[in-house]
Amino acid sequence: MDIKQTTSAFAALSQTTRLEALRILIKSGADGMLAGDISDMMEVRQNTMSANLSVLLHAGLVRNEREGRSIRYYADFEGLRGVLAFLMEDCCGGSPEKCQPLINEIACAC
Amino acid sequence: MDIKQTTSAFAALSQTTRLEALRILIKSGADGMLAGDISDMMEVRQNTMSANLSVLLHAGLVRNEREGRSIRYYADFEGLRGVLAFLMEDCCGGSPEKCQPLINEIACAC
DNA sequence: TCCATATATCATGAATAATTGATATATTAT
DNA sequence: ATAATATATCAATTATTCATGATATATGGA
Repeated sequence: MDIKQTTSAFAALSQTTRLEALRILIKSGADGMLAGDISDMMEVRQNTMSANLSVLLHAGLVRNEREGRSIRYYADFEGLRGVLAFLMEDCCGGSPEKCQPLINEIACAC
Repeated sequence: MDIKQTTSAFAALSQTTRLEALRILIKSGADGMLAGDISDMMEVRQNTMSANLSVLLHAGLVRNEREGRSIRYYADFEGLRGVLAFLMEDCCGGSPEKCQPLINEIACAC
């Protein structure tokens, strides 16, 4: 993970349609969602959604997989992990006690 | 935390100078750093750095505090927590097992 | 008070990115 | 083979964002 990949990932998340799409895919987890179902659910035009999913894909935040005529998209948790790891690199050096609240929040109720 | 605040935070992180500045502040932890020292270290012009720090500030990712003639900036770990929480909301509903690697990465070596 | 230091703001031109209509590609069914 | 469905790509317009030079504000020292 380098600075270019990381800024491109954050740029991908800096726009409402894409952030919501990724949140939907994060909620969908391993089930993923079909591209068309995402655009229907979000009431976004087909080509706009396609372009935005493409940005998320190239940023390494989602994966996809053809399924008949449709294409199913999934959140890429591994890519997300890499981005956050780059951001938080060496955070503990300065102030270990600051990390815990962050961890707790991400941890949710697993 | 809402969608507007979150996209603005990610937009703030989508640019090299700002992402590196925040990474430096995350490493500095509770010590923070003076604005001028950040721009010197990064070899960025004073006004460019000021504008970029201002973006991070309004995005809720850093705090600042006057210190004589200088201004000291700190990473805002609470703001960061909120952004990540919004992104990961309900992630566990879909696929609990995906959360752990993310958590581990953020956790670093505290 | 006057000057130096530290940072912020303003205006502008250059580069990037976003949405859209139109069209292309890929898959499946008849 | 033709048509229908699902998604992607293209071209063009509009909108945002960035770095910069110039200048303003705030603090501390002489």
